[in-house]
Amino acid sequence: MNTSLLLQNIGNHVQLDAGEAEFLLSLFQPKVLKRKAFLLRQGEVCRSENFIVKGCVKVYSLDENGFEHILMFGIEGWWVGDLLSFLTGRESRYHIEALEDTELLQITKPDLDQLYEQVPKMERFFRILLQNAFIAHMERINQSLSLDAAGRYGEFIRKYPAFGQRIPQKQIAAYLGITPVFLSMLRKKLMEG
Amino acid sequence: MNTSLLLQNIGNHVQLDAGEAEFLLSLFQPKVLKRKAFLLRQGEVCRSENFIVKGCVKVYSLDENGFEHILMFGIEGWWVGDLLSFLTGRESRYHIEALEDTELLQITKPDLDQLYEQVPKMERFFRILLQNAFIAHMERINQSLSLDAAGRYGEFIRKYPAFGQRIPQKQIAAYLGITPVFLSMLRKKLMEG
DNA sequence: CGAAAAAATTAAAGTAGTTGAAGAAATCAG
DNA sequence: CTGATTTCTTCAACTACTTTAATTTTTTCG
Repeated sequence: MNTSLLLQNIGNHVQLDAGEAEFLLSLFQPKVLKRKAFLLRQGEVCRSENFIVKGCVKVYSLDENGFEHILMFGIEGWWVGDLLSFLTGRESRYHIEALEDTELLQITKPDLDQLYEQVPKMERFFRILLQNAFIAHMERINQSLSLDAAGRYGEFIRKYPAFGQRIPQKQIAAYLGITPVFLSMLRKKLMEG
Repeated sequence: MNTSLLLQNIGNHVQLDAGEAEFLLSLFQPKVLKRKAFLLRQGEVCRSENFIVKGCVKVYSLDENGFEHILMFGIEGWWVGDLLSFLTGRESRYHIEALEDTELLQITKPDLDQLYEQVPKMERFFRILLQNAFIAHMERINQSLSLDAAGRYGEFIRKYPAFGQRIPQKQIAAYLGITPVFLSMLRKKLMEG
């Protein structure tokens, strides 16, 4: 599997020498998911942090009525997982499912801990990753409080233009917290207006 | 100002010896806020991370119509700030305002960096803090997608029973993303039903 | 390719939550 | 303690969004 995207992603934040990079790569396992296959299911423990090399996934919960609520999408160059479950060993409340055929690089918790020991810089890398994720989530909460559905859709398209093409509207609706029917109406208005 | 709560808070996650604790405390400055005073205003840069020793604050944005949207409350033992602004030096989009007379312990970015250098354990402490905040925000996004207003209010009261007594309903409504009028109606139904 | 399944559109009726306005209750500051 | 201000409640009209259901369009995969 192509590991250069992972090294590039890490290189954006910390500098690794050749030996460190080699050691790091030795701790990651490749994993391939067919479309609609699960990386994680509600009730399982999340045993790895996952870097997406190719493809697209969704992280979502299912409510008691079977409705899907999407917490995040992930594409090439993104990290996905359920951090709470990964860190605590508790059962996850989320599903992670491939929307396209997907290739991942996975690291388990013991291996990540070993990585922190041997390459302390990596602790910094994951802290930065976490900071960015935290900030993005804070911004999403702010938007869910201050924007109506049309505004949230506009921001989504502005921020992730690629997703508009790539991800079915139904899934975008499940991310925005509205029905596919209403999203279709919003889009019609946008086209006309 | 009473610093034992801060040491206890840190001690929950990492062990400091007496010298480290003393050094750490030397980097924190006390700050007192009267009710309705601002710790941070939209447009300013957030220069400190802030530990609440006593009192209560809200972190919120104001939209173009002047409506308040509350991202979080903070009480004794919590940390507040605008991480994005603090880390990047960019202008904050949030206000932080005291809901009661409040006492804080503040650390600036240069001092925090120095702390990381001299007491590397503290890097771990703030990573854990960040992880917990990230997980809490993820859960809040999930709730905003999957629960209606009554459900969100129920979860809020269940999770933060103290806040129900301490914080005006109007502010709780601004946290839940509903109007005070509608919250009042929900509460009436809960009493009756 | 072609049949089957999934996703998108449209319309009409229904509901959760908002708005505005007015009075009552609680809280604040001097 | 007291007047002024803010908050809470109630009601009725309104709107953003949902639900159901039928039709069309697109995508999937054998």
